[in-house]
Amino acid sequence: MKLEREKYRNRIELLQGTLDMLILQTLQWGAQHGYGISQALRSRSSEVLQVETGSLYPALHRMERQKWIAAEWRQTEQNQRARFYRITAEGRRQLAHDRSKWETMVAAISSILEA
Amino acid sequence: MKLEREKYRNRIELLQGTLDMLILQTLQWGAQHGYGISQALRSRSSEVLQVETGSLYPALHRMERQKWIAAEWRQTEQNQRARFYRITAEGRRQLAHDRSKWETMVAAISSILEA
DNA sequence: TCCAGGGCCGTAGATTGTCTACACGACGGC
DNA sequence: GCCGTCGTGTAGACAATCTACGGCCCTGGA
Repeated sequence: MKLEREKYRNRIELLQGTLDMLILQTLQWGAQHGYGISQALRSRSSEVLQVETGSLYPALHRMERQKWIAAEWRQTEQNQRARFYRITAEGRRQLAHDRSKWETMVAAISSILEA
Repeated sequence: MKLEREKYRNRIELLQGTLDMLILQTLQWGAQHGYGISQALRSRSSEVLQVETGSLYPALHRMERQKWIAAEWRQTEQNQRARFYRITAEGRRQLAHDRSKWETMVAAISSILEA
């Protein structure tokens, strides 16, 4: 599947490495399924954070393997089958870690940009 | 060259996509060579931003190809041959673009983290 | 009745930027 | 002469993201 170079010009909508943190934070507000997570991120960020399914689902599976989140099949309000995720204790630890690393990073970069 | 998984655990010191912006910003303060850029980033960020040579030089070459920076061999104060880079007009445009994208991104992520 | 659109999950492969790990030369001080 | 620091560079591993698909279920309207 050979793709045009041009199509990849505007890649990286999300700053690499922040997706896990954003998902964990979303799950802090309550259990949610993948589609719901992406909707929540999108609306709460005024449409800025648009997570593609090719990023989202692999991330969820990765995080489930790492036991940061736990999953369960349930019905949605629309009466559809969906995989609901909730954050685990380990996930909360990870979230705290990610947040502090993020703060450090933003502070460091700001110190360059505002010098 | 098969490497141990463990060694890659703590990767991504830099948020992916920010390196170009940081280099351009550094060059705004005056022409500088690669080694100097990495020292500047490191010291101005209180040792947080540590750019590896394997990231730095490819980035510089990339940016030179894109004409965001221009290069010239000169002597350092230590009387060593070094490749000095300066930012171009196009580079300044790119920097402005990167900065605004960065601000948008940080604001969006903050809106999630602080909700 | 059926079909269009939205909700919902998923994977394959391309691409890129980062990292680790190495090699090399020049210079200055001991 | 040798070692530490200055300074440039490359090869290959790796992970996260994207594009581009495919597929199922449900509901409402033609």
